[in-house]
Amino acid sequence: MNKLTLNFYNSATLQVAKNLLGKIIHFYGKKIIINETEAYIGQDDPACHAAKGLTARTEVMFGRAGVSYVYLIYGMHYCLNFVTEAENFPAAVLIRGGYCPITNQYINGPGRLCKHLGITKNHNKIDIVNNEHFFLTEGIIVLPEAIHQTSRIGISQGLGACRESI
DNA sequence: GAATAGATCCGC
DNA sequence: CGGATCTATTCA
Repeated sequence: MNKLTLNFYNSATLQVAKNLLGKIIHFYGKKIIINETEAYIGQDDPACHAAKGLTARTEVMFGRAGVSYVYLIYGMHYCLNFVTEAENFPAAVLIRGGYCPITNQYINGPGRLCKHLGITKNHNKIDIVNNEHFFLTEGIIVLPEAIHQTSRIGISQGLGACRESI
């Protein structure tokens, strides 16, 4: 199984969000097949954390693609994102749900997904292109007609059609 | 330094 | 539908 390379992430965010469906996240021996993602694109996207500009929190998104962006939300849950596109263009894809082939269970929601894998803010800013414990590989083939595109969930502004799911 | 909103989940 | 519970950002 070959890791996905920088080329995969360094591309249009909406396309990456779509391409991530069916891919496998490897995290210290655990695996998740992605079946739901959301794109957060640039400073013109009001729902994107980086819309307010460069801060200590959002600087990851301004960096190179293929890096993890993990943050704590509502004081309880971690959310896993992968940074996309070129440097100085803040964009990322939120992993909202997946399927765990080890425990045979579906995982809905970014908070539960991180809890399942054991992801915390310690795993923020990890280069997943060159890491041996945390990376992605090709997974199942997803037919384009199997992909649903809807508006994003849990946000109050920027309700674009940026959510991809199988 | 205080207030507040937030890419959520769970239990009632 | 409200509570849990922390962080980044904004305002005084």
